[in-house]
Order: sequence, then structure tokens, then C-alpha cells
Amino acid sequence: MALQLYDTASRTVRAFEPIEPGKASIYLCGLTVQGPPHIGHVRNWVNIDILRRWLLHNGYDVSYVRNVTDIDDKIIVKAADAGEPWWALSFRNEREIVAAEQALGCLPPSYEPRATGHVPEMIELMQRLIDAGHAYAADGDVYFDVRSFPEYGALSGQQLDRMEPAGDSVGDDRKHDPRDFALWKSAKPGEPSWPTPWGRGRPGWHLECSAMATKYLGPTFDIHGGGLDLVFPHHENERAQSLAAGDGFARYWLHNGLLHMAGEKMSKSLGNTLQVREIIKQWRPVDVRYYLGAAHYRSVMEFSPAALDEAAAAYKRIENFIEKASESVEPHVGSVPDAFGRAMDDDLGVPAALGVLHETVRAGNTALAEGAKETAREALGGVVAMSRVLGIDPAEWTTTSDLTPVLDALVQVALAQREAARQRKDYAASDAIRDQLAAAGVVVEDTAEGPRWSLR
RNA sequence: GGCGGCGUGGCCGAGUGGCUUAGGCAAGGGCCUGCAAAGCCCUGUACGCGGGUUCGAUUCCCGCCGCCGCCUCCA
Repeated sequence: MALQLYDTASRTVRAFEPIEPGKASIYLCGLTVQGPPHIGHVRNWVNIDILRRWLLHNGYDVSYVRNVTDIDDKIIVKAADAGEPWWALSFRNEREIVAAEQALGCLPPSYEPRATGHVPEMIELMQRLIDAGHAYAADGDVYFDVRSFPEYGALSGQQLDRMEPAGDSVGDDRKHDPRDFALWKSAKPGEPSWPTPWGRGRPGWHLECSAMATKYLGPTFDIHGGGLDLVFPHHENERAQSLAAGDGFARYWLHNGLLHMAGEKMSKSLGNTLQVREIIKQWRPVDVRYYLGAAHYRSVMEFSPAALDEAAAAYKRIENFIEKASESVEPHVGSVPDAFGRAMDDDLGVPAALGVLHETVRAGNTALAEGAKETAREALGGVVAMSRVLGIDPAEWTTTSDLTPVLDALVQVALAQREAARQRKDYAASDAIRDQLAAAGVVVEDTAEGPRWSLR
């Protein structure tokens, strides 16, 4: 079976057939950089990263574009409140995104375009829409005419006539229809603005994504991702703009389930966010990644510290096995078990895939205990290969420094003392050494091959 | 008012018309161990409620209850 993905537009799981064989193009709506990223955002990135790694594993050449919306109303307001330029605020938060992505083991995007760098492309797209009768300018604003596009609402299942009137259209008689949305917003005095044939202003949120996605991935591309909360209006509007302009746009719409905090979604507007930089102070980033990736990408996830602890414990099993097995058999990357591949191909069934991974770990542990080297070797290769696909291979996360050999030498001295104490059955002394090391973060375990140590 | 999703054993979290029906965490028992840790083995019999379809439903259908998302900026 080849990869199947759930596509929001068709509401079905469909076989993934790329436009160009062997290549996959992915666009992900990144952040509006009015603030630093929270773990809900990162869940989305981790899921997309797993998709990307699975495609790479299967030999695809993957282009992954994740944009940065670096101008919008809230950025302008927040920057003004803070007394700093909008671009300084945006850039600071953009750097936090990159840092968080990196910290959680996400491969860097092929490109990270900023909205403000693509005004010419947006003007061009607006002109095409106006020429085709799908958009109109009004007092410096440019609006999309939803009545001109019969398919409007198809992605989200909204029916135009049954929608609640848009809040921002009350008393706004510039629009032909209250549901028409802004492609371009005219600038008020003192606001950042860019020149257009219709006056100075700034990009509407939806327009920029259409312009950037098609600039870097082409008029038609494979996958468009984002959080479930973006389906309407953002993705509906992107789709309307690009299709109305004659582009093919995204062929698969992937939407990530939301991360909840105390029963409701984590979001900037609710103010219940848990920032990445805070969470990685309390848990190892790889544990956070394991936690975020372990649930199916479309499910609702309820954040809880206890669940994160469980995830850390589960991951520790994998980590321990790789470490122990690597000491008895030649470390290597093997192939991924068929059952793992079937799970991943089935709309990225990471939970089932992790089941296979854990079963392989158990089989490997048993083989190690029995001294069945060849079986252990095979299990190790499989576990490493699977871990790589999920981005949790310890080799990617282990940090060694120049001090590591020094530390090892010192710990070995202490361990020699401890062994001497054990030999003369002075367990009080040997346990005292173990406790001292533990207090310093060095965990000692006795194995058939002698003591081994690790940090934390 | 419209659109969509969810409710699984102590917890997290998959899945399925019936077969021994994931996986992890925690718990209890056992093996191993000076102790511990790790590891391995065993134990748990769950699918919101009420109907219906069926030889048989947690899985399909209907209704109800509860929770959540979207319809307004939000991954």
C-alpha cells in the first residue's frame, strides 16, 4: 500500500499521488508572529515533520515551505504598545519559531517566506482577480467577491446563506456582500504600508499565503497543511482566491487536530498558551517531541504534565534499548518493518507505528538477554530506522562536548572505587558512591557486563 | 441558526461486525539483582446512555446526554 492521506476538501482518505512522481511539495501556514510559539503550534510542525521524514524515507524529493506572517493588525497594535517598530517585534518572534522548530528536531523548511517580501506577487494576484471579475477595489481596500465564486464554502462545508454575518462588516457598505473578505487593507495614517495601484496599504492575511505558496511551489502543488482552526475562513479564502485566479492550488488539505489546555483549545486569543521555551525547561525536547507526535495528528490532544511524563517514560525504553544494544552489536540503520510502513502509509498512523516500534524493542531486549546477537542486531537496525522516520533517533539528540571524555574518566575512577567496595561487600560505601553520582546527575546501573553510566 | 469532530479498561492512546481483539504509563505477582535500576514473563477484560439492524455490535443505523472546534484574529 502506498501513502494515503485524509484530505479535508474531499473528506476522505485518498491515495497520495504527487503532481510530479518522486517529488512532493508542502505548504504550511506558519505563524502570525505577534507572539512566541506555543506547544500547539509545535505539535503541527512536528506532525508535518513526520510526514516529511516519511516522504523522504520513501525517496521523495520534498519541498517544504512554511511562511511567516510578519504584518497584521495585532502586530501593529502590540508594537505600538511596546514602543518598538513592527518589524522588530515580528523578527524577534520569527527567530523564536526557528529556535523552537530546531529544538524539537524539525528539519528546517526549504524556505520561510515573509508576507512583506511578497507584495509584488500579491498585487499581481489581485490584478488577475479583478480582471476576472472576482475582486474589486473600494476606497483603497480590495475585496474578494464571494458571490462570484460558486465553489466558495466547499472546503469548510459552509453554506453562504447560513453563515453568521461577519462581525467586521457591520456598517461597512464598501462590500458588495457582508461575507466578502479583504485581500488588501488600506493604511490608516502612521501605519506601515506598501504602494499598490489601488493606494497604499497592507496585505490581508489570506492573500499572502496564496501568493507565497504559488510563488515557491507553483500554481498547483501537493499538500497544504495547517491547524484545524484555519479551515475557515483562512484556507477557504486562500482556496477561493487561487482557484478563482485560475491556479490549481493545493491537491491535498491536511489539517492538524488542536491541542487543548484544560478542556479548550490553546490559542493566543484565549491566553491559555504554554510557550515552547517554558516547556523545554521542564522536559527534554526529545520527550516533548515524542509526546506531541505520539497521538494521531488529527486527534484532539489534551495537554497534561502527567501525559508528558508518560511519554518520556515510553521514549526512555526506546532510548535504553538503542544504547544497550549498541554496546553488544554493531550499531547500524536497518530497514523499517512492513507493519510500521503500513501504519505510516495509513494516513500517518503514528500510534500504530509506535506500537510496532515498541514491540520491536521488546523483541530486541529479549534477544539481548538471550544472547541472540543476530536477532538483536536486526531489532536494533529496525528500531533506529523507525526512530529516524519519527525524528526521535537518540543519535540526533545526543549532545557530546569536549568535556565528555573528561567526565567519563572521572566517573570511571568513582566506579572503580565502587567496584572495590562491592568486592569486599561494603555495600554502604558502594551505595554512597552511587548516591553521590546520582546527586550529580550521573545514573549508574549494574549489568551483566559491569556498571554503565548515563546522564540524568 | 449552520458545518464538523469526539466520548474506549486506573491514566494516555489506537482499532475493529465475531478471531489470543494494539502499544505505552501506572498497579499487583514472579524471574533476575547484595540492593537498586533496567529488562523479561504473568495479571486487568474496556468501549457515554437508550433503542434498532444482525446469528452476533464497542464497531453499522436512529435518538438522547456530555464535551470540543469552526462560522470573528487564532497552528
